[in-house]
Amino acid sequence: MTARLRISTFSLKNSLECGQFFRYTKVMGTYLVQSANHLFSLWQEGDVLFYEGAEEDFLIRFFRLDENLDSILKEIDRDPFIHRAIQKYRGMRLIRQDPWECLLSFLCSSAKSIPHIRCIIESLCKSSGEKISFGTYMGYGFPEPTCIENEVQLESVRAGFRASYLVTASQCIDRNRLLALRDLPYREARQQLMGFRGVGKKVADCTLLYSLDFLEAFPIDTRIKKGLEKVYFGGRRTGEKKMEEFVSNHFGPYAGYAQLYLFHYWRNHRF
DNA sequence: GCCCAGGGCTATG
DNA sequence: CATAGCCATGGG
Repeated sequence: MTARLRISTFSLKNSLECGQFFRYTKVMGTYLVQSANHLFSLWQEGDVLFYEGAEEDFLIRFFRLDENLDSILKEIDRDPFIHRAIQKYRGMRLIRQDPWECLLSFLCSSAKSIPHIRCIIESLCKSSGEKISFGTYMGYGFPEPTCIENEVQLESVRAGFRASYLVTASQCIDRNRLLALRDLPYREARQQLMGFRGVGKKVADCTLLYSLDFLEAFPIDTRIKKGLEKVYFGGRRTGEKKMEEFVSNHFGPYAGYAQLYLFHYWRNHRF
């Protein structure tokens, strides 16, 4: 029943709890994870991952375990600030999420704290998702586009002004359309996403980085913005245009991993 | 009652 | 381009 997988340079805890992914719960060191219509549990002891309810291939894809993280971290380790974050959280990996779930999750994220985003997404699944279970666990799958029909249906979600974004997205986007974006250049894929209501640069970049394999995407939210200004721009207020240019030149094609580490570090330690 | 929270839209310099 | 006010909602 319980399968195991030996891995190196991986922290299950930090990968799940760093704010990139929302549908997990922790019970006595075991994580119950829900993604799209998957429901599985797992825990980590040293370099061994124990899991139930999922296939090995899926986990390797989901947690990007076939990616050489050490060489990526070596490439983005360009200054003392990122160096400290890497030292502290080495093993934290990007999660390859389902693109539809990822897009809608971050459509819910604007001007909300991370715990509350998780609440909204959970009630979204409860209101519109399918019941799923494995063993004694039960939960709700993430609603497919056709399952979200109107705002009335979402009343219990209490999503505020974000509710209309969710409905319009459900009307004109499907998973395959999102997956097709992977074949486009980064800038072009981002522009396409930004064509949808409620999707600006930040939400687009989160979707591209966390679900569509664009590792150069570097989502700039309020926290990252303040952090960048403080440590890389001498405390001066800086426009997003300059910031995008800087992180692209400074961190290179794996800038998204730098964002993951800086965000988590600045969330847990004041700067 | 006030402020803030992984933003985006719209109207303005 | 860069900024300001507004958009619902909940928690401190």
